[in-house]
Amino acid sequence: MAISTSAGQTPSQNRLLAALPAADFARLQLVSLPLGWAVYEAGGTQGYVYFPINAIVSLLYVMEDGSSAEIAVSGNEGLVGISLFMGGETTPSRAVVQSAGHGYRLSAAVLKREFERGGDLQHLLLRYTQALITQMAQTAVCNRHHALEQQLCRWLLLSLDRLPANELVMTQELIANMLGVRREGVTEAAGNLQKARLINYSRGHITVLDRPKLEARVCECYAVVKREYDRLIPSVLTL
Amino acid sequence: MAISTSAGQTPSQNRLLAALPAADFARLQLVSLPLGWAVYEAGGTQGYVYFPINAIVSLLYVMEDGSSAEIAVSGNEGLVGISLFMGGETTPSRAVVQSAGHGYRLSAAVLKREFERGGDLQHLLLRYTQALITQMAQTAVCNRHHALEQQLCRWLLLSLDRLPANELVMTQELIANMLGVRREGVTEAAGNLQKARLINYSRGHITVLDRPKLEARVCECYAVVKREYDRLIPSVLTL
DNA sequence: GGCCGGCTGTGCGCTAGCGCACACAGAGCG
DNA sequence: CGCTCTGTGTGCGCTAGCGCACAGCCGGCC
Repeated sequence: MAISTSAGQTPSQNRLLAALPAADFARLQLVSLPLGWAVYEAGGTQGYVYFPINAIVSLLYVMEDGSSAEIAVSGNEGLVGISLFMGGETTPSRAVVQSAGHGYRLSAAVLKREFERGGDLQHLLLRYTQALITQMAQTAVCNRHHALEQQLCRWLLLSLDRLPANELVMTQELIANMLGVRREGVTEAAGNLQKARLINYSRGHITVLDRPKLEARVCECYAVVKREYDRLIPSVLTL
Repeated sequence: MAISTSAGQTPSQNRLLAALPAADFARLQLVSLPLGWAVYEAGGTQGYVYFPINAIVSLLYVMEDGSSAEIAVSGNEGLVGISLFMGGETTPSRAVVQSAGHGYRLSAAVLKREFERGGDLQHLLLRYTQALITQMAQTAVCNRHHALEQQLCRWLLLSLDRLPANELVMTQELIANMLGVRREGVTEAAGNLQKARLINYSRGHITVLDRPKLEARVCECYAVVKREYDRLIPSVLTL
């Protein structure tokens, strides 16, 4: 992670920031979010909140035996670091950059001060938090009931919704880590999707070829989550 | 659900209400929460928030095919209806009374007004929400990785923490619904626990005989959740 | 007492996903 | 150009949990 200068990025590419008055942009710093970087460690204190614009950050819990599972994912629709304004300061989960890109960061102190003033910013952040809660709830349900292939579809669609392109850079190994399943299981499921010409796969590059068919194959969880995000967060992307 | 008159119950038996100035108690109404009552329907609008004192309310998601899974559970440590102050007004999940008892309710309008004033009440509710988020996250993880018996232990302990006695009235069928597993699976797991003399089981009545051993058998998820609740919510129970 | 209905125990065969082991293949590097 | 390293495909045997079917069994109600 390094501070960057603006190169085609603007704060309004993040759906939360876009809903704020431009005057608030002054305190934002553009930073790069490299693949694999741990934005937050579980239990660690956090100096900044991050608003991704073209990166994806996963919240995941790493168990004592080292296995892991993704809890939720954030991208240009949200922010990373809700515990700072929720008051707990920290959480038992890690936040890891799953797809490299850029984002804006804001110091925790500033965010807290603005949040405490109430009003639109507070309302917006809380509605985002509720959408995030829905995503977590649906992750729990999906983990319980749905087949690996459906979960993979959900994961692909959720990721895609947070990226500008229809390609993502991601090895099967990493996807397996996120979903909390075997790498071979992902190979098999992804193989099926590739045979059906829904996606194309090649050494860490996934291209979605037929998004409608992907949406037809996914479980209901994806739609439930998407609907809540659309309902709770303004989608005006002033590009 | 019917409005009740006080019979040994006081608002301070709820950990959130206990942390508030007693002056705020005037607007609370004591209500009974009968087993199986749907406090909220998925997607429905909600006129009240509920603060259980000796009842347990499960948040669960019911899928299109009718199967279900518990997302989180609330009792005397919290409240039911976070979406009212989070701003979304509703959620895609149901809230169902899992163990009958009483609670206090407060009209949504009053709660929102008080919440908007900021200050201690707001902070408390948000910290509670963060604890709830941790519970959901851990439910997702547990669903993914842990054996049915461990999940049953977690579920028993979480329920027990929210009840005054060490007995709960609950059929295996209902537990199976909460955990999102087969009833027979619960029978088997509970049978093991009974053989090991950790619990006693009889037609809808479960008594925990040896809580320390139960805690020894549970997965890490329980401790993670409990730690967060203890950290984030005042535990002063002025009885 | 006898009946009935809701709860619990048990026994199948079946499948998804696991853990492990190994074969292959493309990409980058010297 | 060949080597190596990282990612991907495949093939086992194994187990937890599923779906189904049915057998007891306790409690309450007439």
